[in-house]
Amino acid sequence: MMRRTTEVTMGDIARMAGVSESTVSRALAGSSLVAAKTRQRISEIARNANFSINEQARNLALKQTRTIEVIFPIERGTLQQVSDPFFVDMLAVLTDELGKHGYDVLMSRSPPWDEDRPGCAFLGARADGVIFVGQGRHRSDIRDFARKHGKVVVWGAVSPGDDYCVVGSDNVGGARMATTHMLQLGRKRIAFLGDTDLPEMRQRFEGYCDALKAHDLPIDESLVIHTPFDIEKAREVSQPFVELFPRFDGIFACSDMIAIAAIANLRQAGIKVPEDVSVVGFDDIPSSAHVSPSITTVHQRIHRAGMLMVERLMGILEGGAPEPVVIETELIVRQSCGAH
Amino acid sequence: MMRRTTEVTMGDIARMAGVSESTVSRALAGSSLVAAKTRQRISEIARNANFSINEQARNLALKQTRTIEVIFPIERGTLQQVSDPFFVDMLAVLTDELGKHGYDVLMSRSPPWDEDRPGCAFLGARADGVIFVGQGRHRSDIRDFARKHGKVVVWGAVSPGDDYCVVGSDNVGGARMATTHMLQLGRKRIAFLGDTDLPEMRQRFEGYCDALKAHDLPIDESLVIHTPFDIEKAREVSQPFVELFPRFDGIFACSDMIAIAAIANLRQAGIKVPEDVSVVGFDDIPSSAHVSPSITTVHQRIHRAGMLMVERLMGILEGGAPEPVVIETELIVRQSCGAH
DNA sequence: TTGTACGCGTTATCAA
DNA sequence: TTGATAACGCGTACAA
Repeated sequence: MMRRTTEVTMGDIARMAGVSESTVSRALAGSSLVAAKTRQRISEIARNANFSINEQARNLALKQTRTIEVIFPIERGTLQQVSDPFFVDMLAVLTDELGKHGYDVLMSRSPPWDEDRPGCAFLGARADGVIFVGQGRHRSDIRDFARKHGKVVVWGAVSPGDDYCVVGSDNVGGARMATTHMLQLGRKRIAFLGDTDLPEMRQRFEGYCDALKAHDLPIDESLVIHTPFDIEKAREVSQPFVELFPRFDGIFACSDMIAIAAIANLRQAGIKVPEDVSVVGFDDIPSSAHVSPSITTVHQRIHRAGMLMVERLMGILEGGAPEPVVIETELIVRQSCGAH
Repeated sequence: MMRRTTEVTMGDIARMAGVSESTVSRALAGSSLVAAKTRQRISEIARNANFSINEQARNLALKQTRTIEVIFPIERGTLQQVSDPFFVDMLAVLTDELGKHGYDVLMSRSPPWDEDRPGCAFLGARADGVIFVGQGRHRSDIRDFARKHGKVVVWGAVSPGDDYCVVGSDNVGGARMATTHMLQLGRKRIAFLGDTDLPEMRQRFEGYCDALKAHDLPIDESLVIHTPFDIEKAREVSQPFVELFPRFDGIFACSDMIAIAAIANLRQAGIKVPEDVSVVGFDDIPSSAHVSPSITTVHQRIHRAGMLMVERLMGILEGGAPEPVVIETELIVRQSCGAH
């Protein structure tokens, strides 16, 4: 992985082995053009000389990078707050899956469109493709970028009009299940906690509305609370909301983090979950099974998602134009809804 | 970031501007050797032609990569379980800080020593330096690697004998504070939950022992429970442990995740936290403030840690040999210990 | 089966 | 102030 201070090159190996560089190149690539015996000898010498190929030079010659840029459009400065375990899991899957295809992962937090690189103001060719993990507030930027550069796969809300490849959970269906579940438990006045400016959350809001409509219930705007993703702020925002009790008897939270924050505030106000209020979250982060009360939530199939994204990106790199995918979600019933 | 299908090169720009490639190169690098007027004109042309420099070729010529490899020695296949928010935060800080110095981050889960790369079996020179986020069970591997390649900074347990640069929290001090705190609250029989095979956890165990000794209390081996990091397994392991109650009245958990798992098991068994048992965790993950009861824990200064690691790595790249750092920890008192 | 010669896109050295 | 020319380390037609 690392450059040694005194780099040994193919030329060195060639000299040691008394052959040409080309032969070394072929031998190390496992080409059948080179005699098995020669190949073995060269491999041996290379190993002993502690030779490691210079990927940079190799890639330059091959006109490839064997690298995929993974971009998490996470707001800057929100350390200790964006800590959604979702990201680690996704990153782990992507790293593994891309690795299987021989690709490295280049991390990025600054999207390609803010061109404030040090030195020169131009974009560099550092990756063969890009994966955006989340569209956030940058939907149109991403669309422009995708149009321009092609090799892009995006995690997020899948919409009919997308002209680039998006992979995402069935947010609408998941939210509908969650809300319907509480309605079936007899809850009537269900609040929505989330940030409807984000497309993914917008879809969850739609599912929430669907469920209410299907039960002939009106949407009470005063129970739709614009709650940020970040757990600290979520707690702040849901603080005054709690005082609306008993105007609500159920909460659909757009994420488990928000659910955890809301429950903390409810308990502090002496309101019992799930006795007084049912709560359902979204994501199924590990903690959600282990906090008390454990959280009923909508499970996102992250592993499958990561695999599909990589599979699709590979398809694009091979010249295909894979279809977007909506991944089904699943309701995990635990304690916070009061079903048990 | 991405390679365009038809790449425009410096040669193209040179031709358009009617100058040589060298001049273009200098102009774009902002060299004062080139006439201000020429430089302006070339910049203009490059911008219009939508030119982006090929970092690969540039780096090859410069004999650098402007990339740091960040390795998370996370066990494979432990998806949905390693989801420690700690990692996201650390990754975010590292990405930002390295970015400030003009470095990209290359993610990795497979350490350099398992040489099972596809294609050829040799390591590639892909990065100017390596940051290991955690030593895990690979301490000797890391030491070998560091000796061989030099440009390495490691996050983890700082020990006197280290011959490479380690940055880590004051695990001993943190654990001592945590344990002492419970002792001062009148707890006498404090259990330890953690994996003492990992050097970081080993240090926390030492701090735990220190505190007990300082209070003339013996170390009850039956209350030292080998608990894995992973929250699912932590819950399994701490299940039978709970039955030992009332042989213990306090728990020092090596991580907040373990603390959360243990509290869930205690509650399920009808044991109250903090009334019956005090619990203190480690890490101060965001959830720990928002679960109920909120968790008293030892805060790790992740932001500072990331900054220091990058600062030190930069020092090494410039030929220095920076000292290891131990970062002080802080006890955050919340509900689970029973102080309030 | 192996070697020669050139190209990948950029930077650096030396002249001019 | 600018322009040839030679690296940088490797892959690959083409020739041998």
